[in-house]
Amino acid sequence: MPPAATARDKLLDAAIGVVRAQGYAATSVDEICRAAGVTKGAFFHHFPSKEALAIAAAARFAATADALCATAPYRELPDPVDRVLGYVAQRRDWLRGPLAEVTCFAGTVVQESYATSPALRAACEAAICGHAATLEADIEAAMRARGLAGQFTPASLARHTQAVIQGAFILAKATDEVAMAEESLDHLRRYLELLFTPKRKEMPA
Amino acid sequence: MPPAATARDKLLDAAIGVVRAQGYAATSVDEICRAAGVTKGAFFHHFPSKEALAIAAAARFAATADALCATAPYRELPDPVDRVLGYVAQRRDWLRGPLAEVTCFAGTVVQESYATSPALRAACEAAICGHAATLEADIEAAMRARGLAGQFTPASLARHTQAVIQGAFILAKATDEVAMAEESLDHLRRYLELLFTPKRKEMPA
DNA sequence: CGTTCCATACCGACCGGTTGGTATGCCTCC
DNA sequence: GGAGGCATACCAACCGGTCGGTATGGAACG
Repeated sequence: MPPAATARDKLLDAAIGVVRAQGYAATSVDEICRAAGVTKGAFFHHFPSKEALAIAAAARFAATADALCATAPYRELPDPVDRVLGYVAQRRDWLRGPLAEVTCFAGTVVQESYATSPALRAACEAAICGHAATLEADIEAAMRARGLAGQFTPASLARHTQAVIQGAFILAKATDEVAMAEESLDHLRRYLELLFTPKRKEMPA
Repeated sequence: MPPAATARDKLLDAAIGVVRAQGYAATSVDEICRAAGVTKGAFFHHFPSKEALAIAAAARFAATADALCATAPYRELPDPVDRVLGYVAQRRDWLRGPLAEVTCFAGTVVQESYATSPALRAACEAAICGHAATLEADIEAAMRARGLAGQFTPASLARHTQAVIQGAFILAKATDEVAMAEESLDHLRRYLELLFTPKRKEMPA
């Protein structure tokens, strides 16, 4: 994404960046304006409140993430199992760079707002669960292909992948080591492989 | 835990409760004092800053959680695999009650402080990774018992369980449904069963 | 074509209230 | 009597949000 032209987009991008690093409540409107190179007047011209900005930012963040996944190469793989594993591999690849640039805006914000701002909570739910839903068709096809129907729902496994990713971010933040997130994604990949590989060989003696 | 006697403990317990519901930055010192039934003077008598209170609260939270696990019945199971699965089952059982009373203080706080307060981040790391470490011996024994050595480290699987739990909390907060957390813990249990059951039967035709 | 008119985009000083933190003194219990 | 344990009163900085005002540009009208 090239630097956004309009003040509105600059504010959204700045908010996503700063909030991912500092959290929602700890980020002031002035700080977002400074990061966006825009005045406070412009802020409240485009958004009625800080909360409204956050809601719009969650939608923008989700749209960007969904678009990135929709055009990624793993989407072309013929086997749905490979597409599911390809998604996890892609998410693992994206773990390069500073922590604040790889973590999830919605996951960060919802922790601080779920009990105090229903609208913001709902926007974060839409971002996370909407993204999970883009996996559901592949998971369902993979389960059918491997005869796994009935053990659990495709939706629940799709949401579980998001839960693991969110949890991986927390471990990474706590340890200040992106490697901790990679570790968890490796376990997630192993889980999916065990699920979608109907029979494991005995270990060679 | 009975209502704490000293003002210091009342402040710690109140902080854990309020912060789990609202987040760290969004919770004011006055609010914590009100919840604890204590004045601001008492607060700054016992803690030099809000940050210091949070660090002490993280340690208290971790100590409580560790103690709860150390005395839980699943600890008496003879098979280390059963103890590992028992831990996950126990954590799933604890998911009853309001969201703010079952989630993790350290996981909530670290999201807002990892980049701005090194000391607080380290305290949350100690809480989460210290708790993970209590699982490590059982996981290592379980891996040895099932011939899984070398595929991954016991420490990484221990941390992964914590990541899944943290991620489950985020999904639950986003959807306002504790059931979403249960769902993820069920997938975690399935992963551990697949790992520690060396050979799966074919599905009956 | 020129002028009027109005909507949109944006500016930055300002406001009341809240924030984390301080200064000081009382009151109990050794 | 003095040393912790707490309450009251207070402060400067900062917060989200408001407000009067300006710049610009396109449509309407003559």
